[in-house]
Amino acid sequence: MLDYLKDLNEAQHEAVVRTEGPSLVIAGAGSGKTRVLTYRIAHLLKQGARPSTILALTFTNKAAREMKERIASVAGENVARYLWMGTFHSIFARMLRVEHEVIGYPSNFTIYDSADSKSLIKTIIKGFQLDDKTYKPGVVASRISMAKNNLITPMAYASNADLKSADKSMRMPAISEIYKEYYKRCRLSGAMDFDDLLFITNLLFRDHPEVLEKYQERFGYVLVDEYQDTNYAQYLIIKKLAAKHNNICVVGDDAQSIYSFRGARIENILNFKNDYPEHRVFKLEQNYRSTQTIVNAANSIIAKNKRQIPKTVFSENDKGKPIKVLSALTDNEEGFLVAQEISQTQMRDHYQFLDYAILYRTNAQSRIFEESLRKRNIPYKIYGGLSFYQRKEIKDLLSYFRMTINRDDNEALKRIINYPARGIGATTLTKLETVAVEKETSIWNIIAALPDYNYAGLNKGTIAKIYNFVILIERFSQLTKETDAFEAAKRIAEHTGILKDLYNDKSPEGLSRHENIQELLNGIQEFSITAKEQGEPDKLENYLENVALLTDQDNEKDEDRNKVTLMTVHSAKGLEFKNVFVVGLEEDLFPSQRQGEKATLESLEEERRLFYVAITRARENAWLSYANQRYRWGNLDFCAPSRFLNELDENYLEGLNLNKQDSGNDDQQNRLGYGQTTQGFAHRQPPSAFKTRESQNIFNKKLVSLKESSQAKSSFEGDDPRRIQAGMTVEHQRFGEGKVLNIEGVAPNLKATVFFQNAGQKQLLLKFAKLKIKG
DNA sequence: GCTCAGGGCATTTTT
DNA sequence: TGCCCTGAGC
Repeated sequence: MLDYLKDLNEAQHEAVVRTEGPSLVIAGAGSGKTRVLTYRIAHLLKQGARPSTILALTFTNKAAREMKERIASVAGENVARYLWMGTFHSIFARMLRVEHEVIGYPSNFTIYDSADSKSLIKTIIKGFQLDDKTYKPGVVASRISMAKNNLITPMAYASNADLKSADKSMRMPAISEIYKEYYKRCRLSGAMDFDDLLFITNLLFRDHPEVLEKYQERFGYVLVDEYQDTNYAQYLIIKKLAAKHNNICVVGDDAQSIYSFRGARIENILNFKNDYPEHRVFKLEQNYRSTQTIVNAANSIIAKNKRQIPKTVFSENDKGKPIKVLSALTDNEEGFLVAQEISQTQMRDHYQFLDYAILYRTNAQSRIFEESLRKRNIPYKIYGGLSFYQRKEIKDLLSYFRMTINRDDNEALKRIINYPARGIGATTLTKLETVAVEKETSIWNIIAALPDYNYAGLNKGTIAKIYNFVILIERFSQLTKETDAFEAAKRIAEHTGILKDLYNDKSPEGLSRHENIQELLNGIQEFSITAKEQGEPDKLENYLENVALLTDQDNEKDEDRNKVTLMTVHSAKGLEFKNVFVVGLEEDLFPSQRQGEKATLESLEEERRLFYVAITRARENAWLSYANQRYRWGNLDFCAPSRFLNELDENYLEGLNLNKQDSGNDDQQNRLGYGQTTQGFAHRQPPSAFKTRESQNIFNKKLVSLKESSQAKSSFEGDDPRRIQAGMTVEHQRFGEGKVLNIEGVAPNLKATVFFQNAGQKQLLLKFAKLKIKG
C-alpha cells in the first residue's frame, strides 16, 4: 500500500504526508514540484478525503490537465473527476455561474477575451471624444486590469488620489471615467473580462458572507501551484477560502517569479510565514533535472538578489559540460551559429529535434532563428504569436455562437452584424450603439425592438437588413437549444455562409482559414462526443463556457512533436529540454539595462530570475548567445552582451571572451548607457567592453563587410511593396517564384522588373501585382 | 462601403 | 522589418 510514496526523497515525502495545517513548499527548479503536488492530493484521497472537498488551483489548463491525469492514474479516474482542479479562472468562472443571481449577472455570461476588452475600451474612448493616440486602448486596458487585480472598484479608483495623479502625469486624466463606463458596459452586455472572474469572485465573497461560508465549509483542502505568480486578487480569494479549515498548501519558487508585469506579487510567497504563523516549510532543494554545472551556474546568477527565501538547490547528476557562450558579431551570424551547433551536436550525440529549445526574450527575436533553421532544413515550431482562438475567422464564428447564448454580448454582435457582408455598415452600427448607450441597454435590445426606438433614424432598406439579422440569430438560438453543440455549430457555419465564403477563397490564406474553421468544428465534435459519453450536457452553451479560457498550448498537434522548439523564456516556464539555447542576450533587451528606462531594484532582480528560469530549463547542455550588432527597426544598432553574462561565474562557462571589468553596484549600472536607442538616426557606440584595440579592429572589419553585403543579404517575409528591393526573391500569384532585377519609381507607382523561372522577365507595376517577399 | 498609400510604432503573457 | 491604423478617394 502507498507504494507511490517510495518514489519520493525525504523532503518530498514530508511535503506529501503532512497534510494538515498551512504548508509552504519551496520547490527549486526541477525539484519534483508537480510530483509533490499530485502525490499530496493522491495521498489525501487515499486517506479518505472526498475529492469534492479538494480545491487545487493552477495557472494553466495544461498544468491542471497533466496533474489530473497523474492523479487519475494513482487514485482512479472516477475519483479524480470530482476534484475541484483547474485554473483560477476556470474554477471561479464555474463558481460565478452557479452564484450568478447574487451578483446580478446572467448564468450564461460571456467571457470577454483581451481583444474584446480592448475593442470595448476603444469604443468608449471614441465615445468620450478622447484622442486615442493619447489614450492608447492597450495602456488604458492595463490600467483597468491593474485596478481590478488590486480590487480597486471604479468608485474607489475615482477617489484614489495616487491613481488619479499617476493618470494625470501620463496625460490620461479620464481613465477613471473610462473604467467606470467600461465596467457598466460589461454588465449591460452580460460579460466579464478575465480579471472580472477574480475581481467579482472577491466582491461575491466580500458582500455575501453566506456564500463564502458555503465554500469555506466545502473546501477542506486548498492547494495552489506556482504561488509566486499569484496577484492580489488571487491571493485574497485563497486566503478567504482557506480561512476555515486552514489546510492550505502553496507550492512555488520565489526564484522563478517573473510575472510582476501582469500583477504577480512575489511578496505573497515571501510573506506566507507572516500570514500563517503556524505554518510548516518544506524545501525541495535537490534538482533532478539538470547537470551540476547548469544548476550551479544558475544559482550564481540569482546569488546577487537580496530578497529571496534562503535555499541551496543542488544536483547529484553528472557534472556535465560547461555552458557554451556564442558571441556573434551580427544577428545573422548568431542564427547561423545556433543552427550549426544544433546540427553538429545532433549528429554527434544522437539527439532528436525535440531535445532542443531556443529561448529568447521577445517574440520578435524568433525570425532570425527561423531563417537559419530553415536554411539547414531543421524542423521547428514556434509558440507565441497569434493564437488559434484569436484568429479572425475563429473569433467570427465563435461570435455567432456567443450571440445565440447571450444576445446582449455587444462585442460579438459588432463583429458579426456585417460579416458576411449584409450591408449594415459602420454608420448604421454607430447609430445603433449611440441609442443603446443612451438607453443604457444592449445593442440587441435596440435592434430586436426597433419600432420602440423610432427605428434609430435608419432608412427602410437598412431596417429590413437588420430585421433579417435578428431573425437569423433567433433561428440559431432555437437551433442551439434543440441540437447538440456540434450539430448546431456546423449548421451555423453553413447557414451564415462563412464556410462557403472561405471555401471559395482559393488563396493560401483563404485555404488556411477554411482549414482553421474545420479544425474548430472538429474540436466541437470531439466535445459533443465526450460530453455524451460522460453523461454531461452537450449543448453549444456548454462548449462555449470554457472556450474563452483555452489557449494554443491546449491543442498541440502530433506532427509537431519532433521539432526544435522556439519560444520566449516566459512561456518556457515549467518545461524542460535536454538542450537549451538562450539567445539574443543583448543588454538592450533588458529594460533594467536600457538607457532612459527607470530600473528599480525589483525589476533588476526579476530579470536575474528570468535568466535563472531560462538556464534551468536545460537538462544536459545550455548555450548562451548574443550578437554585438543587429538591425533593429531599420537601424544599425550596437549592443553589449547583457550584464547578466558578466555576473555568471566563469568557472561554468566556455568561450566567454570579454574584457571583464568591475561592473560596480546595481545603482551605478542602471545609469550606464551607451548612446541612444531613439528612433531616427541615432546610432549606438560600440560598448565599452569592446573598446580594446584588438576587439575594435575585428568589430570594424566585420562591420564593413557586413555593410557591403547587407543589401543582398537582407531577407524577410511580407508583402509590403515598399520593402521590395533589387536582389530579393519574391512570389507572384500567377508566375510563381522570381528574382527582382531592379526597381524604379516611388510608391504608389513602383515598377519592378522581375525574372520568373517559368515566365521569363516581366515588368510589373507593384500597385497591381501583389508580390509576396520570400526569405 | 471598400481599398490602398502612407504614417507611425515596436517587452515579457496566462486566462 | 512588419503590421496596424487611418484618411482619402473610388
